[in-house]
Amino acid sequence: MRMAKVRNISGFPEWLPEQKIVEEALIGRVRAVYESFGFAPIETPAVELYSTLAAKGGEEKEIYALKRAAAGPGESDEKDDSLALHFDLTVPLARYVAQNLNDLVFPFKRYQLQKVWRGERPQKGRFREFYQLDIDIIARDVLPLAADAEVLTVLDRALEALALGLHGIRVNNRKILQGLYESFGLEPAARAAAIATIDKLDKIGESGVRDVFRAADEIDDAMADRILETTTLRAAPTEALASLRAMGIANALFDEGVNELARVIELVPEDARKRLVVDLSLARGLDYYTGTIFEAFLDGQPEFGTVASGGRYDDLASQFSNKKLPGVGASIGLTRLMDLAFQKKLVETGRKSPARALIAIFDENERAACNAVADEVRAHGVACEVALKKAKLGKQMQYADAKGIEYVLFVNAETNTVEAKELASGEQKEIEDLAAWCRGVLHS
RNA sequence: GUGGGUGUAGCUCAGUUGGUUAGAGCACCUGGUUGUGGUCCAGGAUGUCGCGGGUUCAAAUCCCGUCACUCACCCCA
Repeated sequence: MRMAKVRNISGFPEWLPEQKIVEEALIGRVRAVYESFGFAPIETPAVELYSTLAAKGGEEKEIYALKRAAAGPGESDEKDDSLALHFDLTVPLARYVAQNLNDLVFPFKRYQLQKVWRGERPQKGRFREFYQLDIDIIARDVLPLAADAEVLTVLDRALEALALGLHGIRVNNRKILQGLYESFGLEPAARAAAIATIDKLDKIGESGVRDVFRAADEIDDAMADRILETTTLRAAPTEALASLRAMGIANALFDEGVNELARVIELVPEDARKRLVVDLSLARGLDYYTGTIFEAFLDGQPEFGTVASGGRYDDLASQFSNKKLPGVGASIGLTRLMDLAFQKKLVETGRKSPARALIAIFDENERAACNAVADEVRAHGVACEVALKKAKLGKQMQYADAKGIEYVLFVNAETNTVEAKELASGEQKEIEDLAAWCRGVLHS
């Protein structure tokens, strides 16, 4: 029989055990931070109705539709009735909140650690299946700015907990940009275009921005100068706020945005505030954000781009509910972070097994005794495996070493003693007190 | 969707102007006397040279197509 061709499917990453162990550990750290702020877990299905996803501006070509290989007789094959994989966790959240309005307590604080799927062309740091680690706070009617500050704080703490290197968070407020360009006399369409273009400042530079403006007729060179003069502002919070207020822009929306930004920054604890950078060129595309917006990056890894992002939206679920549900949220792109971390060796991959100890088998007749010792070790919290067959001891130790298992235990059924060999040092000695030995392993 | 690059062993890659049975390193397996690993030594297994077609006495090598991977644009975590 011919073997099926094995290959990885582009954009669908999969890790080796030692990498997945690291990923699980990092997910655990983020979860701990999220829960420490009182966010509650939920999980929504991988699929939603296609119509649900399409309603919230998901780009059609990026949505993976789901259908059975063949439709049954009389069954519809229409796209709008079919299922599709969610491309983010915000749209499912909107549906979830709208559906459970009466059962949820508001402000609703939830976290959601799930994979999402996007039908994109993969490239460096871009995947078609990836983890998003989301938090959001949703309110009925009015959501205080303290929520924006809390989400920023939680995001900062989560990135700190990941310990993948120094990070920074660029922050801005949509109202500032809108107000600024309104005060310049730009029409709404031109404002949107200007915002979308200025968002690329980092990538294409000032001259690139000018080129784009020149290609579109709505913005002349003088206007381009004004836009670039103001929007290139990037500075530490205190300094940036001073500059914004010194601009002398007479526009209500602009003032509102600046005041919101100032309030949010003020509410972020000092340690996190040090990592905030006010960046007026941050625009976050053209999606549903309406106020505070932010993007996190790792210092020294600009080519990998944004590792987390989020912001405030005025109305989460307008298409699912007539109640007004403002929210603010953040999402960590874990898969991109993992890819970055492995490539740049920001984390060490270690053991290929959760086991810390292997019990060697000298003789199949002693297996029961070995299993009993293994259970005792496990009861003391130390993951432990028993060799599955009697082999040369050298083989058994090689096996342990290859898996990164640190100790090999030798059970002497006759004398009822156990010796432990630490592979790294080669040191071997009898275990006097199994519980104490296990505590020692757990603390090492 | 658009444009560039690349497809040879599990991995990283050699393969000379087309020329016999396609190679190396790493990894893997066995052994170096039956209860103690990592080194060393000896031996071993491994490929429709991405796929299809064409040119040729002869194709991994040249041509065309196709698929996949990859990088960039778009967009985004």
